Amino acid sequence: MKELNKQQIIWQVIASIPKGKVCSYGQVASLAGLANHARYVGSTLKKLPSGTQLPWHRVVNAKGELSFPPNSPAYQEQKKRLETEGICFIKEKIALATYAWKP
DNA sequence: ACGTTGACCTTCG
DNA sequence: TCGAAGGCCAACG
Repeated sequence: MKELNKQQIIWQVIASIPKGKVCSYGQVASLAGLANHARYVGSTLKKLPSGTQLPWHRVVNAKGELSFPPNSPAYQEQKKRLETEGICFIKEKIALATYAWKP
């Protein structure tokens, strides 16, 4: 098939994340072929369509926390979704064992 | 076509 | 151990 766009690749990588697991932007970027382009991953996800079914909530920063401010509705919503997925939250942060280093 | 921004990561102090 | 600064690429205005 033709070369997928950067966004498409990122979508595939995020979609490859197993349920109950999360992945950091750097890891997603690496799997997407963008080794040091974690920023681009976030920017791309932000521009995602509202109807996207991508588990973008499984993508977190290297600090093991969500990239949104704690007072942001998206933060609470994402956290709630992760809990539903079975993610273990520790002090507003995600357990290291919850990271899916493998697609 | 250029400049600025960005849901970040890594390293130095 | 914690805090701050720099740097990578791509897309938007």
